[in-house]
Amino acid sequence: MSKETLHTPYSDLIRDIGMNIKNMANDRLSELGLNAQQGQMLGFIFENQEKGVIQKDLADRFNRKGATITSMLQGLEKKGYIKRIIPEDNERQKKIYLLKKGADLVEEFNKIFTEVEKNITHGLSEAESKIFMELLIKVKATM
Amino acid sequence: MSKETLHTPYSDLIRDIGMNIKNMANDRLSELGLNAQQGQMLGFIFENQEKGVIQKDLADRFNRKGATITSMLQGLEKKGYIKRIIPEDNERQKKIYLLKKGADLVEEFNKIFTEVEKNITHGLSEAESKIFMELLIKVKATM
DNA sequence: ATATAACAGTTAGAATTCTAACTGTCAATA
DNA sequence: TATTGACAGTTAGAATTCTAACTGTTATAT
Repeated sequence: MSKETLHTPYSDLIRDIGMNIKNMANDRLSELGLNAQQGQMLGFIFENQEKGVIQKDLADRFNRKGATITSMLQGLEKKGYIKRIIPEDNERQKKIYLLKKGADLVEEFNKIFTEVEKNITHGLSEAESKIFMELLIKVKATM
Repeated sequence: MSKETLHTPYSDLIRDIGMNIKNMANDRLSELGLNAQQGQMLGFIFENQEKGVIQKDLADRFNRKGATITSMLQGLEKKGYIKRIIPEDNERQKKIYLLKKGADLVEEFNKIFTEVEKNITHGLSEAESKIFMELLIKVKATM
């Protein structure tokens, strides 16, 4: 009876490393009462609110469906991190603005994400990190 | 006003590639009426059922909580892919067995997972693939 | 031998994300 | 200008996974 075992080392390694990254970030962010997804969203709004961020921009940037963004922003608004305002020139849209409570956290978030990022290549030399980056870019582009 | 943009290229690339892998697998598996998680679970049960797989083994293998495994297996049992039997020597446990309906699909699943796996390194040379693997292993071990 | 702790699994309820159907607004066209 | 289609966002309901509290079984220790 041929019972050939399934071997998918690349899939497994990438999934495991991805989980590690997510867990490291969430462990540290949970002290601030938010998760990684919410933290990145506040950061993006902070960086782009002068250009006028609408919900669709967030859906595109974070690869989430419109309904998901609605639900996330309703939560962030209820907790007082953001406000949503319908602009006069287009009543279909809602522009997103960070409130003080949200802005105060952004620096802290960014510090955490930067530290997690450093941790990924922590065990690699400069040269190895460079190669790793190049290979990741190539893999993403060709698969 | 210092508004330094957050740069996390490694985190982003790994997340994106991971999503790609998951989506490719799910797109193909959905034709069979199951998702990637369920497919891998049936495969693991198939390969190990002679050793006697219990739910805890699945929780460890797939990094899921016991409650999650309970819920997944209840679904697979209801659909007729598996059965769960309390062994005489330890009434706390439930051993998992694949039924014919499940076994019939395992070969198909494995083919899909193997093809997705190949796709990851599809754009890399033999030498690059080898280096990529080594770097992934190192990253996972040191982060 | 009895009490306590560890173990395996289940349930209830929450969080996150999805799809599909919907409302209202704006743009294109004929 | 009236219709039609595209667009932005929302809602309802489903799927997946989690935590916390629970039941019952087995192992350990006093």
